[in-house]
Amino acid sequence: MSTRIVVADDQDDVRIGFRLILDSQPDMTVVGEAADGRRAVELARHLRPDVLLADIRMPALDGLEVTRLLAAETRVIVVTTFDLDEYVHAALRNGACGFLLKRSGPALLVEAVRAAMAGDTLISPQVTVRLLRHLRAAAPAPPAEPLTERELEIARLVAHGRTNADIAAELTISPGTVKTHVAHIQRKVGAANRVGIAAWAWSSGAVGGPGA
Amino acid sequence: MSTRIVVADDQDDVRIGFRLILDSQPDMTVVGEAADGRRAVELARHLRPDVLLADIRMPALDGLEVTRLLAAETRVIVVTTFDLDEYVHAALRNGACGFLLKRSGPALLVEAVRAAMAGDTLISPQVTVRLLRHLRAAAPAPPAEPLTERELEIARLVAHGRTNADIAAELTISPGTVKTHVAHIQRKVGAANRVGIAAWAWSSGAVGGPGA
DNA sequence: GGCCGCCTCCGCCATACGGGAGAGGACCCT
DNA sequence: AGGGTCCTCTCCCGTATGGCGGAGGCGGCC
Repeated sequence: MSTRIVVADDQDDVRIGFRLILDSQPDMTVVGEAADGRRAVELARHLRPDVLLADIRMPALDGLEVTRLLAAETRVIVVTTFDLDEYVHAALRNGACGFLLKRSGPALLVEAVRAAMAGDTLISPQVTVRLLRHLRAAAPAPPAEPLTERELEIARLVAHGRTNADIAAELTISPGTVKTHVAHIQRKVGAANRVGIAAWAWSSGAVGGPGA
Repeated sequence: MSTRIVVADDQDDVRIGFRLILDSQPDMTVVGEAADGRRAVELARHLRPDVLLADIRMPALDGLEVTRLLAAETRVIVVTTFDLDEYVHAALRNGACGFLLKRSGPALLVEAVRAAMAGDTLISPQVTVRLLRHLRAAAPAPPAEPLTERELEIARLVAHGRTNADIAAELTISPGTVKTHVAHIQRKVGAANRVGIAAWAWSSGAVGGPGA
C-alpha cells in the first residue's frame, strides 16, 4: 500500500518538483495538487490522503490555517521558503507533523513524509537550530549552586503557583520548613522572590519542559 | 574536499555499518574509529575531524561527556538506541549538533552529517515529537477569557518575577493600577496568585517559550 | 447621546511572603 | 569520633500581595 500524498503550493514548479521527487519513491504517490489553501482543505477532505504537504504562503487560506483545520484528520507537513520563527511555532502549535524548508533537498522531503507516516515529526535542521536557541540559552544559566532533590521538588511546586502552606501540606512538613527551603532556593538560583523561582524553573526546564 | 568523520561506538558492527554508509557518500570519509569515550576524545583532538559521531553508552566516558568536552572544537552528533528525554536534553545542552536514533536509517545519518557541516542541527523525528510535547500541550490551554494588550504586557513582567512596584515604575503607572490589572489577570487565567500567572504565561507560551 | 470595554486611580484589611538568625537530628564519609 | 551536608523546625518583623469595593476618563459602537 503506497503512501497517498496531496501537495498544496501556489507555485506550479514547486508542485511539479515535489511530485517528481515523491513519485520516484516506490512507496509514495501524489494523488492530488492544490494551488491555494481553500482548495487544499477541500481536496484533503475529499481524497483523504495520508499526508498533506502545505506551503505557508498561499492565496485564500495560508498553510498555517490549513494545518489548524486539518490537523485532526490528516498528517500535515508544512513547507516554506522562509524560516521565520513565528511560522515554525505557529505550524507546530497548529498540529503540523513536520516543518520543511524548500531548500532542504529531496532526501529530507522524503524522510519527512516517512516520519509523518510513523507518527513522528521531522523539522529542517536549519530550523531546529533556531528552535534550540532557547534551550541552549537556558543551559548557560544553570544555578551556580545545584539544588538538592528536596529543593528541586519544592521549586517545582512553587513554579506551579502553590503557596508555602499548600506545599507543606503536600509534603507533610511544617510551613516553616518550606520557607527555609524556598529561601535557600532563592539564594541558589538568584531569584528575588518566588516568582523568580518559577521563572527559573520554567525556563531552565526543571518543570513544564520535557524535564518535568 | 571531503568531510572527515570519526565514529565512536563500543559495538564493532555499529562502527562498521556507519563506515559503510558514510564512505559510500562521495563527499564523506571516515578517518577514524573509537570504541570508548576517552579514545574518542583523544582521536578527535588528534585527527581534528569535521564531524564526530558519538554513541551515548560507551565505556570510560559516555557520549554526553564527550560532547561536552569536544563541543567547542568539533561538531558532535550524538547517536543512541535509546530515546530517553534526559539523553536528548543533556546532549543538546552539552552542545551537540545533532541527535540520531540508530534505527532512523542511513538517509538521516547522512543528512545529519550534512546538516552539522552547514551549522544546523538534525534531530531524529522520533525524538522531535517528544521535544515538542510541551509545545503542543500548551496550545489547548488558552485562557477562557483573552487578556487585553496591557494585561498581557503585565502578565509577562509578572512572569519574570517583577514586583508590582517594579512594574509600575517600568510602565510609569501607579502601583495600585498594576494591582488592578494583576487581579484581572488572575481571574481570567484562573490563577490563585501571581505565581499562577507566571505558570500560565510560561506554559502557554506568552513568555519565554517560543511564543515570546 | 448612551452603552460598554479598557485603562487609570483610590482606600482598607487580612494574609502570604521574604529576611535574618538559631538549632537539633539523620546520614555519610573520613 | 569528627566534620560535612541535608532536612527539619522555631521565632520575629517588615513588606508585598490578594480580596474587597468604588470611581473617573477615554474611545469605539449602536
